[in-house]
Amino acid sequence: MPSSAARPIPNRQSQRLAAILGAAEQVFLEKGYERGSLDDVARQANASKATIYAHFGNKLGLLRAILQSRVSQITEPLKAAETAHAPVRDVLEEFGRNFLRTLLSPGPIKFYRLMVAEGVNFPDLARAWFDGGPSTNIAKLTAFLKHRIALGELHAPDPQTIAEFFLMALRGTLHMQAAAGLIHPPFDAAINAKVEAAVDMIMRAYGPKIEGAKR
Amino acid sequence: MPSSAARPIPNRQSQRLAAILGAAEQVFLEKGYERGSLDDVARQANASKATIYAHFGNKLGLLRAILQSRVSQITEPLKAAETAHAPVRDVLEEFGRNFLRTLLSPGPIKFYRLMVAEGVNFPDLARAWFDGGPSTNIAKLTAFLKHRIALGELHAPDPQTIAEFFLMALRGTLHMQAAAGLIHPPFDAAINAKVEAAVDMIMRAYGPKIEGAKR
DNA sequence: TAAAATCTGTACTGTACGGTACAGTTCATA
DNA sequence: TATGAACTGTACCGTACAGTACAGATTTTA
Repeated sequence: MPSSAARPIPNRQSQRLAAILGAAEQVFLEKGYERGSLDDVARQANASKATIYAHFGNKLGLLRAILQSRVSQITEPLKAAETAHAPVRDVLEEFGRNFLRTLLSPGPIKFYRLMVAEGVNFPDLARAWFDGGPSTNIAKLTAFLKHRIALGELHAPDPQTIAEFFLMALRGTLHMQAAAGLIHPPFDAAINAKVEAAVDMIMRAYGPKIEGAKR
Repeated sequence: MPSSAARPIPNRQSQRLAAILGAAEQVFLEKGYERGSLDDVARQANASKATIYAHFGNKLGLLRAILQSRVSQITEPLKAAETAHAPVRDVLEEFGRNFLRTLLSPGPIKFYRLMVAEGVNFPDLARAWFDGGPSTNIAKLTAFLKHRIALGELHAPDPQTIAEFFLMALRGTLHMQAAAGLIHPPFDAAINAKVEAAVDMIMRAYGPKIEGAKR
């Protein structure tokens, strides 16, 4: 009886495949798709270029496989806020902090860099990234907002727009600067400040009248 | 007497220089710094590679010169809002529309792509771009907000943060999608919708109590 | 343990590009 | 119109890289 039915035991092939994928992710995210060479990938994976071509066809196939394997992980830390029962302000703060922490961590920043740089050349990849990443985040938050609007805890014309505003406000110029390599971790202090200010704005604009006038 | 003392009449040298710069800008913005070759630039400028090297030293020198010559033009359409005398809501709408129109136009989008892609490798370029572009926009709006807060027309704790929130809310995911090549002009309808919603949020959150409760 | 499948390492091809060299041409200037 | 400066076109060097070929090693499987 296998110890885990869901996760099949790794045979040699899947091991090589995982090693190549991991190495490729590291190389492409670090040096970019253009600058990252398959010799680099092969070296770092202790694999042969022939094996890479046997599994992924060509360089683009490798990039495609990376994206497919990682895109869902980006939004994973954002548990479904919809079911949260805490006060709106608290949920937004928790959600915002998790969002920013994830967004500003090295992996997603590099993915963003890659997608902005190469998206024009590979539209389907950019689409998969956007749908699996930013779009999913907005959808999760929108669901929560809808719920609380129905309960009368928020008064907002269009929850999807509010969700987008909140998440964009959180990014501020932090994300842009990090993407351009102008600032580096840790961002904890900046994250806390942004979250507080952004939540305050949302509550002022769309919260109950009494709390909205916090200051 | 020269017809214009400020702008010297172009001699051949300055003409060649301008042609090379123009061609390089087009090539680098279109294909990226990495993919854009100096042979492309030379061909498109009807110039010789030797001339390029004589003037700019190397490929990076050419990129540097492009950035220097263009970065200030990005924020130019945003006239100083500080001196505007119209109602806050109207100034924000005007400012927002101009901002988004500029931001989403092909030039700035491609510059953004370039800076996100290459900023990590050339920190001084990224710095010049950020200071001359996004940062300048925020500063302009902040000055206006400060002024109106002093007049009691707005109630906001930190004008710089509000300015950032407003501009980020305006971008929404539009800019990201445009940068990744997922959407293309015209954006007029989307721009109008974003501006209206973002101004509404700011006025709700920080405007006078009476207008803040627009809905 | 023998056959089949898979992987590695290395060497190779073709191509693209940054950068250089240089001979011949065009332009500015006096 | 003569002279020097600037520019062009082409050819070239060295290098890097995507993709291929293939012989020998390793692993799986029966």
